[in-house]
Amino acid sequence: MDIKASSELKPGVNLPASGTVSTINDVARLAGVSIKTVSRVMNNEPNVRAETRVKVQEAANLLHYRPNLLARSLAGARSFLIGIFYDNPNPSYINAVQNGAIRRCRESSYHLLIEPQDAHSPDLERNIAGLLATIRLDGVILTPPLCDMAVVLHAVEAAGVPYVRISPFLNPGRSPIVRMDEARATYEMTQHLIAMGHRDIGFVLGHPEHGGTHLRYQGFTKALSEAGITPRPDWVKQGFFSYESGIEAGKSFFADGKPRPTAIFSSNDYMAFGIMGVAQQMGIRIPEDISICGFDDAPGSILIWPHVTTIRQPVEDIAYAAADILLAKAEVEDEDGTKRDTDRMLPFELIKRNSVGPV
Amino acid sequence: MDIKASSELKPGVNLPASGTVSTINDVARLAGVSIKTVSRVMNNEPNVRAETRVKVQEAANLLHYRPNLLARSLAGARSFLIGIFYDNPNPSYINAVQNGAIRRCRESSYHLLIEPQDAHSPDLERNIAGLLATIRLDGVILTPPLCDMAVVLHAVEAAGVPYVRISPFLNPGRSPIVRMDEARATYEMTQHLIAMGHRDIGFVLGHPEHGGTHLRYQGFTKALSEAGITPRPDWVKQGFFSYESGIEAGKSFFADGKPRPTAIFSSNDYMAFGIMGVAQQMGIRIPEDISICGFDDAPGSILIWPHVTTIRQPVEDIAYAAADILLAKAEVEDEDGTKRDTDRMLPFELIKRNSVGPV
DNA sequence: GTATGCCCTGCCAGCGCTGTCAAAAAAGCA
DNA sequence: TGCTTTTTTGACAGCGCTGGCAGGGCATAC
Repeated sequence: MDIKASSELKPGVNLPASGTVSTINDVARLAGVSIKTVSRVMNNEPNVRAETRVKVQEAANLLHYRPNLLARSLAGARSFLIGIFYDNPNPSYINAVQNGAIRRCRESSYHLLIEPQDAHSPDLERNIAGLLATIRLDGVILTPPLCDMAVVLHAVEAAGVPYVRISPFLNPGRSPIVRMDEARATYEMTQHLIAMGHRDIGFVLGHPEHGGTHLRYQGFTKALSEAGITPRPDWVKQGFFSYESGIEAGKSFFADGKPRPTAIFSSNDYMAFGIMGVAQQMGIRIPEDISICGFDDAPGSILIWPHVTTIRQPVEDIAYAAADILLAKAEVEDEDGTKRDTDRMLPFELIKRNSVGPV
Repeated sequence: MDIKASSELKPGVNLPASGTVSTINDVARLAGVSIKTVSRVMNNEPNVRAETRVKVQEAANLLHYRPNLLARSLAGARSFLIGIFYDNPNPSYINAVQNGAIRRCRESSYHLLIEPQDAHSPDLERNIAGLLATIRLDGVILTPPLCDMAVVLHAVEAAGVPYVRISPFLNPGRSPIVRMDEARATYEMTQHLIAMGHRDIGFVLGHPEHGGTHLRYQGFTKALSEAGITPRPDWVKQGFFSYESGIEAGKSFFADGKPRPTAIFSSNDYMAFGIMGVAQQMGIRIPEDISICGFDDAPGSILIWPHVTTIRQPVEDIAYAAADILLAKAEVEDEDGTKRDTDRMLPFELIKRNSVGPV
């Protein structure tokens, strides 16, 4: 076979049939160097002569060589795999997290293993420990609610696997964290309502065991008190982030004869959908009779009419940042950059649509 | 350390500190057998004396031994990894597919690698080929639209990796397939509309390049003609599966002065949402003035009011079945079961909610 | 008694690659 | 030029496990 490459590759070596997997050995032989040198080139290690590097790369291209991930993992210190653990019923959230993490993984030729877990399983800790013993992951991303569970943190720490938590509520400082300023988001949204002339504002709380719930309420009350408005306790309803609990809250707000607020801030979009459904059936117009806003920018918020004014979390970017922290571990830390990496806060976006109007 | 186990384990072997990973070697030493015997026990291979088996299992438990997946993969023929390729913007669909596949994977201690791909990338084939060369997957699941792309099939076949396609449109018989009877689903839904007294029924087509589009329309026309109804061509609108195209279709149906159908069958839920939004804004009541049904049972279909009558695809079960075909490969084929595995058809569910009513 | 076969077990090689270390080549220096 | 230092390269030993095989023990058959 005639090889036209510029450098002098070893002749007489068979080129691969289509679909054949070539090994580092094949490349070494073609390039006329040792396996180790090929390894160096493939890993971008220094101390390889430029000329040699080119020769090896040509051979690798010719053979369509791709290093075997398994073998690399076994021999080396890295597995080129990171995992993401979650127990979250919200597909669009999970999807965004996965996409963000994968985007970062691809930049470093890493792969993502998804590991949904049952947060209520008594075997949770054992499952995670077993998994981490079976596959030596280079890092793990933890999302709510797992990121706030002691057994989960313990299992991951015991395995000695680096991890990053997304939007955790408990144990700040225990690990690197990526999140969004939820309190500030509700604060600004509340200011927006006030700017539209609303002073009678109701609030629907999220699930009490979920960290975001408290932060979101904090921002709400802060904006209120800064505007000199005293919140009415009977206009703060307990919800659980579900559509159904939104319906309950809506019924409670719109019960006959009771005075009702001119705006309702729902701690997430699903509950807002529920409230809006109740309003619609009772002939209460949105936003003419009442303004309603949500949180999360769930996919449904532009499906429903009117479209819902809400807060968009940059979920994908958050996950990207989480993966970035994990994968950048080996890189040099710049003088003042160390701190930044342990707690990244990403910006939110207030999305004004049609469900909020002036008083 | 005092070992109380019933069988005579070798004394004097250090038990592991918490968080330590023990290897097959440790187990072999503790149990007083060779590495190979431990391997046999861990893989449930025959020809191990019951007594020996127990001894090994005790040692493994004591040491919290978990076989190293990477090493197993490298030495053996299997990687214990399957992959799923997709390019689908619908998070709830992807989530369901992932969950179904993972459920089956866990039954065989397999893991799932997710690989979103850009169907329009010119590098698609190269990306897939490279990926499959890097990680030797034991199987691959392909979802629409990738499962109908020649370059994708070619890349997977060239790598010699077994694959299963979910709901493909093209090339039946080229690989095992799992799907749902979409034509039958629209057929039955149409019959349902007819049973409610509707004879003037509009239809919104899906994206012309998507396989399901044609099948769904087939079922619709079949039911119509069986009922002696001639469909009006001007009541069949082209849509593209998007919310926006639903809005367009709705505007077209509800244009002033034109006669309109008493029911509209939308090829998916998102378009139905769009149609319903238009109706709502024009004061057309659902289902009193017009009935509307969709397809897919998208999460939004119970968020919107009225809730949408639709078809539920057992997406998770379909993915479970796809993974099952891949993982069951090594198992014996029963006398007549071979054929069954190459094309599994799962049942759909017609979900009657409030968006469809009698004429 | 010896031969035949089966069951159980262990030895050895090696999967494809990286880490370590030493040797060889090149470069720097007096 | 001859020496030291640095850069570049390769030999070798595994990573933890499985596949192939051979060997030992034991039961059955002749």
